[in-house]
Amino acid sequence: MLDDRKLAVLRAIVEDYVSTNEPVGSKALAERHNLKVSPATVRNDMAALEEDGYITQPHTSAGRVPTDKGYRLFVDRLSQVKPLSGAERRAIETFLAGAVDLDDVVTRTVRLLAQLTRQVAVVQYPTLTRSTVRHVELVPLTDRRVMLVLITNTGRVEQRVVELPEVVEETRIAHLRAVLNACLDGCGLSAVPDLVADLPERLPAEDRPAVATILSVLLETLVERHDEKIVFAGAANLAGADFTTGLRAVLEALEEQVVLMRLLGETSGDTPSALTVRIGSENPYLHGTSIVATGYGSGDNQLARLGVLGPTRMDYPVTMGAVRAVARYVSQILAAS
Amino acid sequence: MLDDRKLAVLRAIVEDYVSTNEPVGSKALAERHNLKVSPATVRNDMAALEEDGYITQPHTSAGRVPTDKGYRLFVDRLSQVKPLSGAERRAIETFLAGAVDLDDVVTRTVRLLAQLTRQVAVVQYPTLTRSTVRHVELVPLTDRRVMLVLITNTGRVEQRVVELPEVVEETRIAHLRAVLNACLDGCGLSAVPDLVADLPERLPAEDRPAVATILSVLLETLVERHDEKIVFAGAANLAGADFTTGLRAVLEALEEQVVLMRLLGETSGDTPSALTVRIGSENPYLHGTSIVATGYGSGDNQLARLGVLGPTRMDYPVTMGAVRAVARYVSQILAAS
DNA sequence: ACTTGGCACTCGGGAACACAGAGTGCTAGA
DNA sequence: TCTAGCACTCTGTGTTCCCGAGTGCCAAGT
Repeated sequence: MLDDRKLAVLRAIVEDYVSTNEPVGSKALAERHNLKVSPATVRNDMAALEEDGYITQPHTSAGRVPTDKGYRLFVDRLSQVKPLSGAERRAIETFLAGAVDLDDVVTRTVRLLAQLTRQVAVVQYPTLTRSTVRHVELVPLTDRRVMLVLITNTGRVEQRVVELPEVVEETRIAHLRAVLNACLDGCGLSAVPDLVADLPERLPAEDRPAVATILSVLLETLVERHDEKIVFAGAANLAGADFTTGLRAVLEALEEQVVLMRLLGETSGDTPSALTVRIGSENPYLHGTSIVATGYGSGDNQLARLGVLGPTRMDYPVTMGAVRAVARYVSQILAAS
Repeated sequence: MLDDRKLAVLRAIVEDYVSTNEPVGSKALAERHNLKVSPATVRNDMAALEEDGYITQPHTSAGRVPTDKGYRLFVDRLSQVKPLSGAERRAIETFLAGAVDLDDVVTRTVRLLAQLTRQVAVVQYPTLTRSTVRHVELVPLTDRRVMLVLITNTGRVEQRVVELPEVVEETRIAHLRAVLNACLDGCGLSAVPDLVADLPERLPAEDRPAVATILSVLLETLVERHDEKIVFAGAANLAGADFTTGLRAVLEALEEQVVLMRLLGETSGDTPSALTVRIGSENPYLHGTSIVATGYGSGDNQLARLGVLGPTRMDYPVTMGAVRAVARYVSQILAAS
């Protein structure tokens, strides 16, 4: 059905269309790529490709444009991820190395990726679920207020102000802190609820109301935020592009954490570290856009996902190369800190 | 020169143009607002207003459009800040009250403001400079690494990982923590450098390298970030609007912290809590856009600024009302926590 | 002195139209 | 199975034309 030449024609169509943004005709195609056949032959192949739904023409008597199915075939079988240049690699390395804390790492990463791909970059904050507790701190603010600070091994810090039901002395707070740390230090976050379940019973009865309050806030912190935070950058790169779904819809999706989450995360099935590509209508929430994403994190401990969002007509090999490279470097940085 | 009727005409032109986005002609104007005079009279007034540079016509024989100077006069003398409806006030209150920490307050604020004004909202994080130290925490991570956590009275938390030049025992770290807190608790951040200057000399000589390292990181944290962080929301609201300067330029400015800072801050001269409005070309960095901003923070302790960015053709009374109201509510929330 | 009605003028924007160019499908021949 | 040729069909562009909204000015009215 699809012999080698037809595939070559499809590849050529995708490449030309991506670079020129104009429907590509048989004549130009036969010339620019040295296919060694005449335009007429190319036309026959194109007719076959169109028959199978890989390409389509916007109007009668215009050139051909790849369909989502066409891009899919191109990504799966016709293209190779393009590695970055040495200069780019060095630029990434030095740029990321300057980060001072987790916030900074994420901010730098998302900007870097946006700049590298000239598209919208999206980065999810490292998930708490798989990380471990490094330290729990209780800081007395007033006699009825305590600040709870949770520090994880990924360098993430969560803080909450807790209103206590009654006045508690500082020494008791210090004791509670010691108990909490003894109990939780180094534990995975997902194990925390079990570990603290019987804690109130092991403490003096008079402290129990306060302890219960603090623990409930702690648990809330764990479940509520665990992977909701997502940032993006490079919205300016949308200015030129034309989305079938409308620029407004894209911008709204970007500011809607929930939608963004779904877009990034939905495909993180078996092998989170693999590149996943969603093309156009394969994308359930934002038709007319494509997403290239991957997990990141040290080794088998995948922390979160990052990726790029752009028009269906994007340079997939280059974009995939950039996403993969950035994910690797960020993973290194995080593992080192 | 400008009698009352001419001013009324100018006001009518601004209001009509803002609501219809089309150049407004003498006839429609005389009808819609009951000016009790004929279109011909209005035309004469318009000619005078144009002579003085308050309005202009895009082409010969089109209606008139306000100039930046016209908007300026409108804002200064012809309009009144429009207070929010009761329902809107309640919505703000409940929405902001649900915030769990400073991050959350800022995020909610910026979204709220964007939604309320249907434009781009910009919020600067509370400045560290004027706030005071509530607690300094040193958490040992490994035997050569310490996490430094700085908590301010505004609920802001800064954390840094410090690499120590040599192994330091935990007890010494605990001691240093106690000394630091005794020294800094409750002090204004700007006073910190002076207060810690002689600290190394008051400690055992063997600890000095470590102490010096920690202090340098602490000072770095203070100066580096003190008012650089700014967030925005509502970029989707730009989709419909047409900027003379180009959508791309606006989006780029929004992602460039430095530019954004300048836009918000430049006008915070004498009375930071007053509303400042920059119209079109008055705006040095982003022509063709207007900015409505104000300071926020409890009472005379102004912490930072927030505002709205939109096309020059915006509804100033409503926007100013929203910005002022939100700033007040945020100030309340921050003062209470 | 200001206001009003009338009138000629000027443009911008939309509709109608023609036309060139690119691209196609099809058929016949190598 | 590929190639060449040919007639056909579009879109996009440039031109022309016309309508209408809006103006500026002038002369008459209050």
